[in-house]
Order: sequence, then C-alpha cells, then structure tokens
Amino acid sequence: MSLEVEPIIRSSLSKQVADQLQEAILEGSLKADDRLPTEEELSKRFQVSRPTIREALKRLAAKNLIRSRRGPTGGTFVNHLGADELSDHLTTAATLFVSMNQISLSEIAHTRLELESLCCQLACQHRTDEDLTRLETELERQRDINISPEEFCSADVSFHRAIAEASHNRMLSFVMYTLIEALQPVANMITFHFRERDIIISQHERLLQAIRDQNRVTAVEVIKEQVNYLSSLHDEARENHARKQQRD
Amino acid sequence: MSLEVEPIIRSSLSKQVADQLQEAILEGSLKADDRLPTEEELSKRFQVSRPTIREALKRLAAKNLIRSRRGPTGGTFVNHLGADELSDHLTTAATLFVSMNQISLSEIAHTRLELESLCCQLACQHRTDEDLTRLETELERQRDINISPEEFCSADVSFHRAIAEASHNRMLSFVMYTLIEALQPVANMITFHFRERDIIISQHERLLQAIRDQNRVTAVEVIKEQVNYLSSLHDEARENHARKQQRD
DNA sequence: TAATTTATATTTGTATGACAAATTAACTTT
DNA sequence: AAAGTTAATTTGTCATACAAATATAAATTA
Repeated sequence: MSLEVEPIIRSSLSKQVADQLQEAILEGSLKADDRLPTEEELSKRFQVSRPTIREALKRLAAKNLIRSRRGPTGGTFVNHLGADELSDHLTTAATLFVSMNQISLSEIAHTRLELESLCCQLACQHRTDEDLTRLETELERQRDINISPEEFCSADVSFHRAIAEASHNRMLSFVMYTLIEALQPVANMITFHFRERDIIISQHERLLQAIRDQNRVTAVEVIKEQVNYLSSLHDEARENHARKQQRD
Repeated sequence: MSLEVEPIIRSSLSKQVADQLQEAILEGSLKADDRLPTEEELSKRFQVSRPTIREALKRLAAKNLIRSRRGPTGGTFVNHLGADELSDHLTTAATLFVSMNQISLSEIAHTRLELESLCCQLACQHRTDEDLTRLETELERQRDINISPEEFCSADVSFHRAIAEASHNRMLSFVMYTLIEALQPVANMITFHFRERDIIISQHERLLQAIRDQNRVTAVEVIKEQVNYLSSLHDEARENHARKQQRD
C-alpha cells in the first residue's frame, strides 16, 4: 500500500493566518504604519471567512503588533514597537512568571541590585544633559506631597526607567524594563507614607547627584542602600498581609 | 448644568472580556488547568455574542494564557506557565525589539557578559550535583561531530540555559532567558565550523570545571573570553553578509 | 462474553449575512 | 464662506447554522 498523505494541519485557520501576518511584519514586508487590507479583502485573499480573519487580527492585537480604527480612513495598521509599546506584553509574562513561580523577594532583590548597579555605572559613564534633566523632572514629580500612593509608585518606576535609559545600552534597558514591570505588583503592596517617601526621595537625590558627578562608587552604594530599604519594607508589608489574613 | 455622565468605554467588548478573564487568571481565581465555561455559557454571562467571546479568547490564546480542545471533555483551559512555556511569548517580544531597534552587537555583548558573569558567580556558589550532571550532558551533545550547525546552536543555548538555572535564582534565570532568546537569531547568522566548535567546546569544558571547583574568578574569565570570541565571529559574519549584499 | 463498531452528544472551529457605530469626504443649505 | 447634512467606508457586534473533533454509551458481531 502506497502512503502519500497531505500534511496534517493541527493549528486553526485563524492561527495560521495570524502567523503568516506576523511573519510578514517580522520579515519587514509589512513595515510600521503600513495599512493592512480591509478585513473583507483579507478574507478573500486567505479564502477564509471574516470572523476567522478577525480572530487572527485579535491575536496580533493582543501582542500589540497592530492597531485598528473604524471609518473610511480607518483600517488596521502595523505598530511601531519601542520599549514602551512592548511593556504591556512583557508585563503579562513577567507578572505571571513571578506570581506563578512564587519567586522569593530575596531572589528578585538580588537580581535587581546587580542589574541596577550595572545601569548606574553605565549611566555615570554615558549620561547626557538630557538624561539629567529627565531625572530631575521625575524627581520633582515625587516631591509633590499631594499625589496619591499609586502616583508615587508610578513616578518611582519612571525614575528608575530613566536611569536604565541613561545607561544608553538598549539591550540592558529592555531587560531592566522586564524586571521593573515584574516588580510593579509587589511594589503596589506597599503604601508609602510620608516618612518613607522622604527617605526614597533623599536616596534619589543622592543618586542623581552621583550620576551627575559621574561618581560610580557612590551611585552603586546608594542603589544598594535603596534596594535593601525596599526589601525591609516589603517584608513588613508581607507580615502585615499575613496578619490580616489570619484575622479573616 | 449638572454633569453626571457614564464612563466612556473606548475599548472593544472583546478586549474588555479578555481583560476581565486575564485579571481572573492573574488574580488566581482561575487557576492553572481550570476549565473555563463553554463559549456559549460565557456569552450568556458576559451578555455578548459568541464571536465576541471567541475574539476575546483568541487574544488570551495569543498570550499563551489558555488552550482549547474540541469535544465533550474539551473546552478552554488555563495554561500553567513555566519558563519554557513563556519562551514563545518572550521570543516574539525580544526578537522584535532587537530587530526593530537596530541594537548594536556591542550593546548586546556587554549586557550578556555582565549578566552571564553574574549567573556564573551564583552558579559557583549554589550549583548542585544535578546541575553539574545536566551541564555534562549538554556538553556531550555538543561534542557529537555529526550534528548540524542548527543543532549545535541549540545545544549551545541549552548549555547556557543550564548555567542560568544553576544560579538557582529564578528571577535571574527568567531575565537570562529573555536575553538568550533575543540573541538566538543573531547566533543563527553564524555557521560554526569544526575549528570554531572545538574552541567553544573547550571554553565550555573549562567553564564547567570552574563551576565544579566553585572557582568564581576562573568562571568569569572564561565567560569573558567566550563573549569576546563570539563577538569577533559575529563581526566577521556581519562583514561577510555585507559583502554578499553588495554583490546583489 | 469480549471486542468492535456505530450512534450520539458536546464543544470548539468556521461560514454567512446582516446591522450598528465611528469617521471622513462630499454635498447642500443658509 | 461657514455650518450642517448626507453618503460612503471600515471596523465592531450579533444571530444562526453547520462542520469537525472527540469522548461516552449503545448496539453489533465474532
């Protein structure tokens, strides 16, 4: 008996379409801000129904690869992906990874310490005037006593992102983004009181000064101090959380 | 005139549904391997049509958060995401980031050098017998002269992953995974010849011995040597590539 | 009886057609 | 000329039907 079978297709049509489109984007045949054909047109070309096309497009939208707008000049467009645009994507991955693997805070703190030390050293070497200005701006936001705890958290994140970018190593920035995003939920467990805000801000001020002076040693010292301080706050928050749960 | 308007909803229904489900997964109310209600049931609960529910599910499927199977015992299930399961997700993000941002190889090499040095130091401290055995196994795979260049590349990746995991810092492993995945396409530009394979393998042997001896200094030295060696190969490959393009 | 085959029910996958909503361009009216 | 109106285009949503896969139970056969 001769055996000449067609290749078995296990993945769904919408997945196959999504993969082809993604490939086109990665390959470069679909460049940033290019407009895809309309859904009807795509369904004709791929010989599948519009709902199937739509499912495929939603897959890509979930990855932030495309965006859609209604209307005559609307349609579906290829996104230009920078670090910011990818952070959504990374947040999911990193947050899930941290929450589902029960990674200890000490592991996170250790990794962050080392990575951020590296960022600071490079920032001391390569920081430009623009970097310094941005750091000052972010610091000013933190000094506002009227902002909510959530806003303070986000200002803190922005400050550390700015440090990462001051390193002028985009690969390192990318990795640091992942780490910062992964830490965000943990950071939100803490509600910074005024006294704690003051301490954080003072650390940031010294850090900024060290980067301005291109003093690597001091910069690394301050980072170490802050990571340790945050770790102690985290432990406290965790204990409070545990006590609260016991009462329920 | 009093102003009491309903909140404006800009995102589509399918996105809202997807976000709610994702939140449930992240929050923990939907645990790994839990089965979601059927699509019909979901469409009743969310008060939207089934195609809309499906678009939402495809969004989550694109993020590898869920999987679906047909049939009576089928349905949609929550994925248990470990490091391996996330690599697909990361590969997209990291590859896109590297390719669309034209990150220089020196930036990548520098970041990798620092991160992998850190891995090695921790591996020296915390490596177990199982870690050593795994490293030996991976090394054995590389020694096989019959494997293809692609297989050699993948064996190399596995070796470096094993080092990352020997650090026993899961956060660092996760970050290192991202970096390794991002580098994969670049690594594939090179076709390792026998002489180059020998050099790589010898470096790996010395690295393994250093980790076995818990000799941090030597381990870091070898890593530095290898990263520099790979950088030179990359430069060569890039030049060849450029020459080839000129001829076309 | 035991193994195999056949129905059957369940659930996701796909197709078709229609209408709603948003948005721009052209047109009309004042 | 400015403002409002209409029409056209494109994504967003809905309803319904059927196809395909797959496990369970019933029926058939050796």
